[in-house]
Amino acid sequence: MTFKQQVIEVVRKIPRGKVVSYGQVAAAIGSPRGARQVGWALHTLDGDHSVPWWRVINNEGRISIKGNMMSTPLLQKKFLESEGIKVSKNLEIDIEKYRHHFASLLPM
DNA sequence: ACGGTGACACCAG
DNA sequence: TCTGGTGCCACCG
Repeated sequence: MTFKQQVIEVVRKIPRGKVVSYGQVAAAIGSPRGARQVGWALHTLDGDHSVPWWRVINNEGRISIKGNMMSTPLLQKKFLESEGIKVSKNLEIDIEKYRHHFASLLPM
């Protein structure tokens, strides 16, 4: 089980219309300090729509994806809006309003 | 093994 | 707010 595969598993669980931060994904796979690696894992998906990568944003509630402002970041904005998530002109999102909380790994 | 590279997160000023 | 610096760690050559 590679790090990337674990990231994919977690991201697949994000429900439609919800978002999570890179750090949340990292914590969910047991690597609370691995936010940057999550970003790396998603960039390697290279447009794979079988994984809802667009539901992952940074903890500030902003689209953190790199690239030409005319292309990829706006694509993510488009996907999010298609799920009813409001995204401002400057790629900002009210993350606390849409944040999904993964179920705890441990039983209570 | 080693050093450079990042879709991050957090803190100081 | 916004910028810059730091810690972080999987991957690649």
